[in-house]
Amino acid sequence: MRDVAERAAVSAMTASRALREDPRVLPATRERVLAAVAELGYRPNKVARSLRLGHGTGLVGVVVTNLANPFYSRLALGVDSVVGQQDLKTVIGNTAQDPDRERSLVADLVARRVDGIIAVPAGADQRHLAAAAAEGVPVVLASRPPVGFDADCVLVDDFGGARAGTERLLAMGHRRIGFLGSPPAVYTGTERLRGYRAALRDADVPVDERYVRQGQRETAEAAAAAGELLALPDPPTALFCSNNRNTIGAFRAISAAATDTALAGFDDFELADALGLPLTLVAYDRDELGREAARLLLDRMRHSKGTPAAPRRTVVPTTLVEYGARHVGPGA
Amino acid sequence: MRDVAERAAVSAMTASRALREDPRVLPATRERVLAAVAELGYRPNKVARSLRLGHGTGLVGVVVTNLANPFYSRLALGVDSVVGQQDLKTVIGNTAQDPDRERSLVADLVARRVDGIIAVPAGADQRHLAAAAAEGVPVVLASRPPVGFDADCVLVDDFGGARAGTERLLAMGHRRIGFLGSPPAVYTGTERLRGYRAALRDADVPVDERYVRQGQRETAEAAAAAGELLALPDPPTALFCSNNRNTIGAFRAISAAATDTALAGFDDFELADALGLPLTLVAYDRDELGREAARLLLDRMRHSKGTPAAPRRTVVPTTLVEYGARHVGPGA
DNA sequence: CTGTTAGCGCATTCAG
DNA sequence: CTGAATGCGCTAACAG
Repeated sequence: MRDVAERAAVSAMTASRALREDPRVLPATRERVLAAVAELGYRPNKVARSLRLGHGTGLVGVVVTNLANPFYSRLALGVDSVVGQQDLKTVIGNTAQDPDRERSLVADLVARRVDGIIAVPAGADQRHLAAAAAEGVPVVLASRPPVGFDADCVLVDDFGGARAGTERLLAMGHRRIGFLGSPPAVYTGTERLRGYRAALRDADVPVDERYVRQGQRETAEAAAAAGELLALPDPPTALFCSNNRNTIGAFRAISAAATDTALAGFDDFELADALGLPLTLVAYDRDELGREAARLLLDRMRHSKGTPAAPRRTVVPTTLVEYGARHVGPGA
Repeated sequence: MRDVAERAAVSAMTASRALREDPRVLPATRERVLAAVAELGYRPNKVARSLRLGHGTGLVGVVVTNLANPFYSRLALGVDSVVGQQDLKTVIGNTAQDPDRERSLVADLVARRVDGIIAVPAGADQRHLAAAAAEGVPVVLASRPPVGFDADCVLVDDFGGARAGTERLLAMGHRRIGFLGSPPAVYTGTERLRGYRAALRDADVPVDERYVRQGQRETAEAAAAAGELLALPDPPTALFCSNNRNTIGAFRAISAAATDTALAGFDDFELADALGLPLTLVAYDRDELGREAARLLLDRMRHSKGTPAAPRRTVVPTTLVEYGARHVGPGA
């Protein structure tokens, strides 16, 4: 920058001000500086800038468990679309479900002095997030509520959506309805299980615990679990799945077993209409989840000085989507 | 950090060294420092560190056009999995196909002094990347070759894969084969079109230009374009698509038209086996693309001092995958 | 093995 | 309106 200042025949200070559009700089002076910048190809060093400012690296950290899952990539995109408008960049950290990795990722983001963190914590232990928040880094949780500390969060209506999806199966006349879900430690999964149970209870249908399978993360595991349910002596006539991984796995099991088991699940997904099976899905706006999380974060960042406002919690609503057996065209 | 040093009764310098595992520090001293760190909850400020070092923010920038496309999220994941092992973090920038956004994103990454950039440039103008490389930031291109400057890159065998896919349709006896692809400015799309043309030429089948439709980015556009081809007086009996967006769009058009048009395309995708249609896909290891790009980048970062090595180019091979009409189970 | 000096590039403070 | 001094937090380079 000194080179620029010299070339423009001003002090480094004036050059700095000119670049930050400080109104106190004479237009003519600014022009000279800008010209020098262009000629020398100078670029301000944002690292030095943030060090000096003591805050504001212009980065927002997003911590997710699996970016390959469209759910998380859309979340990240939603965040980026909002913070990008404030000239903030998104740093994405993928934990691959590893709590240690999540912990170190968050620690690293704090050490980098990111302006804020949006996280989808994998497990129940959120002390690392609590620590980050305690150090003054705004934290927003997405799709999971904070446990053990205060933070803004944006949730999906897991309970209501799952109940509505299960009610749909009940309305179709099913009484033996299975449940396939994520490991119990996953908040959304257990919340959706609660919704499933509530629907059955309200319909006076007893829950047969043999029909409840938690713990499947990927489609292969889900297909295996679904296959086991279908192989029971009195198999369920319908399945409700807590996420798209389980729904797709269940679809494969049902296809393989050649039964006409009814299927419903949480999360819409591409080509759901093309599977040649009637399918009820609990849908919601995935991008909106990220956008809302980003909005909460920006708000928190703006008011970081002064009395911290009470933590806010928003809930994204769900809708039921029905796909027909042959919605897209003729079968084989 | 001064507080830590004081608490441990050493100088700031020694504290710094202790934290960086400098072997010259007495174990007992290190213990004292570590204890002080724990008690004070101190975290080293990585911003200051990178400023001092003058390089090495520990960040790798990944610039993609659309993170919602599994292709790009997998690429990013592949990159992250490799650079993560070197304690580097991944900054993801989404350009949403906007050249201006891409330009400013790259400029920003350079201003942030990222250690390297992996980019999938959207258009043919790569001057911003050339500028970054010229400023000493290692740049690796993924799935597109550099134009107008030298850089490492990792490509997919676009030409060979498309030719093989088209040959498969020819081998099935088709002679009227349509082509659906991305806008001409997209390198992969035109390369795959070349492969398609080569296959037809080698089989002495003239290319009917009415059958060639470029310009579809999303499935809806692709479905419309495919629908137009199928509505021709002498419609193609088979379609080759240059990417998964076009393949899925074509699938929808074929389903809607209830024809038995054969379908082949570049890019494997989830549920491709469940569409109830025979389908030939040109597959390749998407994660590997990112991993290899990361490897090239790490290599380049390591040898950034000294004579720059000649640019390297690796090509990821493709394989043909066949999905049957009713692979997963019974139809409607 | 440990401490002192100096400076990375920028922006706030206070003088001109 | 512009300039000079000072320090953000950290670490190479040189003492001791």
